[in-house]
Amino acid sequence: MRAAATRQQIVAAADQLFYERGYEPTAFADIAAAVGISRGNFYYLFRAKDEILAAVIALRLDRTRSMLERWQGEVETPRARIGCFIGMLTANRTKIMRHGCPVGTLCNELAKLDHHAQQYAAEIFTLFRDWLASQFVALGCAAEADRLAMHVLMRSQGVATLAAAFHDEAFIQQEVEDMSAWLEGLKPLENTLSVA
Amino acid sequence: MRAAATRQQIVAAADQLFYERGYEPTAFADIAAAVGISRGNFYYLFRAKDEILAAVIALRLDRTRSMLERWQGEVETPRARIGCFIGMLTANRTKIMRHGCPVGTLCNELAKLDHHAQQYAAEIFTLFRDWLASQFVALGCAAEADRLAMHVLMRSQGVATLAAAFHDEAFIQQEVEDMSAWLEGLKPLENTLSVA
DNA sequence: GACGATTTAGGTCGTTTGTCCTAATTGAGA
DNA sequence: TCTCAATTAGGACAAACGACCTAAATCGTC
Repeated sequence: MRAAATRQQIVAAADQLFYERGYEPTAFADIAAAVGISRGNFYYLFRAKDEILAAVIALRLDRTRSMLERWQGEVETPRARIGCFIGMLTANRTKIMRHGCPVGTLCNELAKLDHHAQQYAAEIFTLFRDWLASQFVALGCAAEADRLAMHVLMRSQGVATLAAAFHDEAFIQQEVEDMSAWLEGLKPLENTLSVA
Repeated sequence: MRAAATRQQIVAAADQLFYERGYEPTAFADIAAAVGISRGNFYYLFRAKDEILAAVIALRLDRTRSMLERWQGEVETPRARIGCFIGMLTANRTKIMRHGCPVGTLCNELAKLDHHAQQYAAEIFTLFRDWLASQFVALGCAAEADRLAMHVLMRSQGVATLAAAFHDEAFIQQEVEDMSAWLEGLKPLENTLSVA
């Protein structure tokens, strides 16, 4: 039973280090030092580095799922819920300017490493994608829901990448406002194309 | 004099490997094997890995500069020139789906490594940014030129990141069309705000 | 309190990393 | 042809990596 707690500590520390330094550059020694345990202890809980990565992705999937569920329950309108997603850029701006988006940067790194967990990591994107699409459906944009979801996802990724490259907080705020205005001005296709 | 040619070969091979695998995961042995020379030869031409990275960034800066100059000379309207930039997403879609954007992914990696060359790599972005801004100035959007330039840059980065995560070619095409439509519909502020 | 299973610490293995050194090879000028 | 500087090859080096192993410590259970 103690092992479960240690395991959680390791995964939490790895989650943070993978975000701040990247997966490959993070060594077992770094994680062990962060948790305060011996290196050898790892191989009782994880057989290889891959497994820690898988556990970190699983943790992020869980965390994302519960966040989306919370928004779904606490926020009234679908438009405001999409606003919550956009608001993450503002809320996490300090970390984003330093290390980019946790999901995007991990997917990029794993793609370059030809790592088999790449598709697993992309499932975090899929979580956001499907959730955003369901919000657009609720907004009355069923026909374009997935396209709009990918568009919102795309914008947030672009903002995160450039914010990290230029360390520009004003740019984040500018683009968040631009995105919010775009969202407010969005009209359901059913209304504009009611003839068809 | 022979050394200059070898140096160019090394930088060219490193440029490709840094893009495909990333900077850190690429070892000297990988570059040496790609060029077909001995590892020890490196330290006659480069004192450290940092210097190869700096040479690669310098190469990319040069290549970008001449590409922008060519567009400036060969393409007539500023709107069409911005279209050339957007067209890169289509032209390089195969590589982008596998390894993302060369500039964005390098900046992200160097940011995580706290590498001092991070700002140097970001200069490639600045090159595009300033060039795009000058096109928007020529379009009559002087007041918003830099904001619009960053917006275009942001979109291309977002498209590249998601295209790599989902390996989705149709998505690239979709967003390129969306961006092109946005560009065509763009009206100079001087006209719309002529009262002020 | 003693036992058996679970959990942890610490050290070791082979490999690979970036870095450096030295000797051999090459090629241009006298 | 001979000489000397420029260039290259190949190995040596310590450090760090992921991976693994064994013995000690810890805990619940009888």
